[in-house]
Amino acid sequence: MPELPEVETTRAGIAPMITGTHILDVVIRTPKLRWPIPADLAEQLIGQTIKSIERRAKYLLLDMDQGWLIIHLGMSGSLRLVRHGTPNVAHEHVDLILDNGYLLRLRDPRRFGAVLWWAGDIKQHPLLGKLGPEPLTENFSAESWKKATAKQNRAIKLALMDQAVVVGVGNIYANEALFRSAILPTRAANQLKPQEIDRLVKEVKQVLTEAIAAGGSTLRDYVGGDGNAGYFQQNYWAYGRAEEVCRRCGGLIESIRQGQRATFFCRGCQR
DNA sequence: AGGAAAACCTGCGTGC
DNA sequence: TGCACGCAGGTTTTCC
Repeated sequence: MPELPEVETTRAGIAPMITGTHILDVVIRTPKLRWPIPADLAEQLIGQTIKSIERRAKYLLLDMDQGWLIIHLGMSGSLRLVRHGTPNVAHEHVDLILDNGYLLRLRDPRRFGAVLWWAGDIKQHPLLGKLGPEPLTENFSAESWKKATAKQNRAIKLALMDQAVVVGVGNIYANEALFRSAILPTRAANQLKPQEIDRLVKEVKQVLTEAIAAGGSTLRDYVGGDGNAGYFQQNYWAYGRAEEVCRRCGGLIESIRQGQRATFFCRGCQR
């Protein structure tokens, strides 16, 4: 689920319910995520107020009285608000029990996600230090792209997914942005014409904005209920469509592997 | 020093 | 039906 649109949709979905609440308790069922959950997390968090919830790249950042709770959803993570006492099922590793009758529950089958505590200035955190510009701000531009990729002859799709070049773009939206930009994913990153760079920057912003507006690729339901399949998947031009007919030109969508990830493209539409 | 591959996990679909 | 295999929305760490 989680590329930038899904993380942002999660943030916006839970923000109204958690902002201003206090942590009553913390339940850790599985401390072993990508890194161990700090053993003293409950001790650290109990009694603190969640002042706000922010996002940087694909990280969710809960601004607390004494520091920041950092949550990453990895490949399979999701967060949902359920009422106190709701029985947990498999892979629901962490609960933050809030003082409004709800608890914030992290589910993550593959456990590539992370829950970390940071008592200092969030900008100093090592995980956030090497991140590139946010794609939906003016910090991500043709200029920032040129500067980051000027010496890179690796494939453009790899550069697009590199969080040091631009954050938030994962495999789905990299494929989609390149299709929309009419650029082959195998082109060298530093060989794009100025016109193509402009197009790519524009289409990255566009596809992410559309996906957020659609509630990401999962439904905008973070309170109770089930996590249903989402809306944006209907709009894929390339991702997951190997051997299917191109919706634009009628040719066949091809698939290859780049950097151990699946790439989808249309040879007729992308150059 | 840059770039590719391995590593961390579980679940699901496919094919024998 | 069972089992082996490949693949999945990410990113740090390790290896050339």
